[in-house]
Amino acid sequence: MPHFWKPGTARPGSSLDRASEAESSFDAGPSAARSDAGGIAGQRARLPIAKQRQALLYLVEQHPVVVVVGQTGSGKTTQLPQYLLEAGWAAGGRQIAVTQPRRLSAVSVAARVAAEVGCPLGDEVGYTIRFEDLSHSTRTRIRYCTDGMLFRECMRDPLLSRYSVIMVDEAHERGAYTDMLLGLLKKIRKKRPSLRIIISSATIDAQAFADFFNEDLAQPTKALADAAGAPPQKEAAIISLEGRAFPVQIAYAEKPVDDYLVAAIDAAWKVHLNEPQGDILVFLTGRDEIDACMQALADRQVDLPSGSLPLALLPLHAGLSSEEQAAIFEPAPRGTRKCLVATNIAEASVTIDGVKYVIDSGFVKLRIFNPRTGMDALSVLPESQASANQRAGRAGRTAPGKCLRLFPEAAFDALPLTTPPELARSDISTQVLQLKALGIDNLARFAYLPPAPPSEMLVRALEFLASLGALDDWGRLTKPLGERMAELPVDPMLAKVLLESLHFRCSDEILSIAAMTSVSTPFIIPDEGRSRAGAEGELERRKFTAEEGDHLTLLNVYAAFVNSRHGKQSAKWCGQHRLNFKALSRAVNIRAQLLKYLQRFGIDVVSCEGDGARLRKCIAAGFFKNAARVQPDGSYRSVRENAVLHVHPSSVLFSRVPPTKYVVFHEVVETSKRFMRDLTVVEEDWLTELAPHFYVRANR
DNA sequence: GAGCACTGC
Repeated sequence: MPHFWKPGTARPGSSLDRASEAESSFDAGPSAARSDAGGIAGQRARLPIAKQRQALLYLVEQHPVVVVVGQTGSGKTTQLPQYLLEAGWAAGGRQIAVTQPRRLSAVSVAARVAAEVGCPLGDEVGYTIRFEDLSHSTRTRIRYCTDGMLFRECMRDPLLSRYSVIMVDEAHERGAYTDMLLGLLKKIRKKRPSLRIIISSATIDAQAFADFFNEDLAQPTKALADAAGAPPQKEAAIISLEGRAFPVQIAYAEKPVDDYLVAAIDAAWKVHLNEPQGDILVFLTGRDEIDACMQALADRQVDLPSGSLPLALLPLHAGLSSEEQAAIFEPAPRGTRKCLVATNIAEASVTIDGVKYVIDSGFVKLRIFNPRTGMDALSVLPESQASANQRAGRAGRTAPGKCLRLFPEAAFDALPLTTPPELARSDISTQVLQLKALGIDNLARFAYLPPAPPSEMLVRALEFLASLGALDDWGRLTKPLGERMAELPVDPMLAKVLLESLHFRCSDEILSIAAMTSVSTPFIIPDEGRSRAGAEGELERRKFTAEEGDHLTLLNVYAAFVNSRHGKQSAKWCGQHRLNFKALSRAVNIRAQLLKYLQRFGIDVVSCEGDGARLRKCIAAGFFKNAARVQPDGSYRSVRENAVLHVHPSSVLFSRVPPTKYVVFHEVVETSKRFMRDLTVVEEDWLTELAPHFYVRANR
């Protein structure tokens, strides 16, 4: 039986060996195979963290910035902060902060380290995330937090003065908050030379992070050190740690595939039939593809060759219920092989042990700015080399593994090295507003990690924020509107709606709507698409439908949920009405938080008493940018950019003729068509009345 | 008539 992979050639840390004679049963014909250790480059000496303890502490002592390259399992996140603690870096009331890009990792890592240190969680070791602060203001020495939380902390304490060391973990993911935090840290460091900054990164970006801080650290001190004949001491240092990764053999398709979904199905099936035991992980881009792939594999199992085990097929994406998520981590039922079909969630957010085979479509769905519509949209794009290596590494967590890439090797070499950072690829209005609130006036000169946001995006964000009234003609934050908008933990358009609810006298309802649009859809979409369960869900949804659109429908859902609340009964009530209990509970939480902000701003909670027009006008006051006009054929055109748009099938306005010609919407999703999500019917006059500058300028 | 990568405040 031919194999995808040339067996027995993989070595940890080896260079990329070619094994051109490898055969393949993959459709595209024989594939070129090569081995590497799951994308782990081996150009530096790598040692386990415990053996490098002294070196790490020495580097932190000597260098204001240390970049730590450590694979999964190297212990950087859990061990390094403890070494710093033991070495006295948190003495004298100072704290060590460790940022994480996700809430879940902040909590779970903090819990683990607290157990290792031997203290109750929230005492010497604690965490701070939105809605949850398990830390003590004086006793906590190591604080794990989300990067967004630490960024917010800069608004209250611009020098982050309570921290002696700040470790920015998973910086290679290049989230917007991570990048902005690093830019701020570069500034803070100049005013607080004693502050130590540790950045944890993947191999490929380590030098870029070091260079970023070296730009202004190095020159003067380096010249001095050179003149004195001493080695430069002040530059950012890089250190690599040994991880616990196993080698992963990589195979490629010989030719480009016509359809990566079909190719993924074939590849998964052939792995199952031909390869020894070990779980399979397939990377696709979205829920639809996952469902299609699982269906196709289930169909093939109908005539499973004798002697082959059945496949236990499991989906993995963010929209799963808690029970479905738990199933992912269970070992495969006896006598079956587990096959996970996942989105990018399995690349960084969720790790599953036991995977031995990875099938990588080579594509990813990314939020990216579309100049045609003037807004962000989700689009399917080729992944980066860094992504491909990370995905391959998922096969080598517990044993040597294999990865099949559904594209030719030459195509891999043509992929971008890394995924563009969030700040450089998307609308940056929110970030611009927050940086302005931190007193950063010249945003073109902010220290962005390269690649910086394109200047057109900066201009666009500034213009838009001015049209919302958050910035004045000189680009300064307005008082109090702009300041308050920056403070609210929602995007600027929604922040404007919340603050305008004072004038429209509808803050009670707007708070609920804002909370609901901040969580994922409350309506449960069953896996079986258009099955009976789907039809039932549709019937349930209609009970909440408001003629005026999705925002008022969401308000109906929220109100019904709150009225239904009798302790544990509300979960049952959600089940009966096919609503997502977790999403609604989160909305209750968010509403309470937003309410506190409004109260602090002196905005009373006032109900519109059923006056829907007032509510819709208030929504339009923030979302006027996202306005569209209906066309005779039932499609829409955006008012400002004149781009073709369609009503999303999840909208209550889908297949419905709106009573007026205009709608505003929350966001765009680009799949088979360009869809608007979360729509509200508005009057044409409102747009020019509420946003005269924005629309007058556009129509001329 | 047809469907929402992933975070985060």
